[in-house]
Amino acid sequence: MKRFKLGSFRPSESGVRKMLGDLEADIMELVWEKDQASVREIHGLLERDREIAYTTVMTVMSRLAEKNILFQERNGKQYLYKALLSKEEFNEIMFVSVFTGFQEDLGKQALSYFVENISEDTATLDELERLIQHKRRQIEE
Amino acid sequence: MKRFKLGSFRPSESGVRKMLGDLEADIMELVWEKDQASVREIHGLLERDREIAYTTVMTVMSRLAEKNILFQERNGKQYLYKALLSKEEFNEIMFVSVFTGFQEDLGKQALSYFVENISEDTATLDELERLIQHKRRQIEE
DNA sequence: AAGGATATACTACAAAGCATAGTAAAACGT
DNA sequence: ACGTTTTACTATGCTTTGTAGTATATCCTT
Repeated sequence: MKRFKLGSFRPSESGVRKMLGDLEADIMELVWEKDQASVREIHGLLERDREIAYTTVMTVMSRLAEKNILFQERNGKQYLYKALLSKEEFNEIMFVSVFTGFQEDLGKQALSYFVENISEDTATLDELERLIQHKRRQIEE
Repeated sequence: MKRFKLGSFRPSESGVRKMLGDLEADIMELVWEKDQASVREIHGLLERDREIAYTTVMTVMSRLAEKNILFQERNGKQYLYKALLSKEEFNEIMFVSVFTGFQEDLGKQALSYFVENISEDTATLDELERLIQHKRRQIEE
């Protein structure tokens, strides 16, 4: 299976920024919002906030395509870029990949760190238990 | 509070290697094993497996000290290096830092990814529920 | 106190990843 | 065929990590 390439990881950044550079992440957020986009569109949106060269955006978008995070679809003269994974799928893959590493290394301890550090309110714990019950039923089948 | 500095992160690597380079991680593992160590000692241990210059080990160990992951204690002519955090503490901080990011971004979804992707056996779920009960009692107090 | 051994400090360089952008070439509409 | 838009290619700078050489400091022994 063709997997997308991941370089360095920034643990404390939130979401996608854990795995992508800042500009890369900005671009991905916009592409996910719009579902598909040309370089010109993304450049237009980014330029509202800051000065940035068209070619910079283009270079980064091609790199995202090289990494199999975006893919290009010819649309006349230009390319349309689409995300290979939805934002949710991307997040889940990140999550699983990170957590698996922890589990290998920490075993049960990973569970305990998790419970220890999720929020302090009962609602979260309720939700967690609900999910566990659901998972149990799933296993039984 | 003085926090240790973290650079790039490699999500799929296991354990400490998520946050440290390979040589850095090798060195940390050894320091944790021995509780404290001089450059000479670590160099000796590393040299069993591969050729590596004394000064290379030294440079990396000073860098770990700059990042506040190790600290130096003068011991006559040489330094003794100790870890500021135990391996367990280090792991927990990594874990928390990673998951906080996920939670901010994913909210409830993070919980569901978590439950979905922990192992398939009931024992793990039991353990998880046990931890939740424990946490509940803790909150009540 | 001098000499030699050993440790550290400082400096350097290469590779990788990312942000940045200029210039050249291709594609398209009219 | 021309001009505009888009992409391709190339380049630079910064940061992190691994690597190690050279210079300086420190200490023990005699």
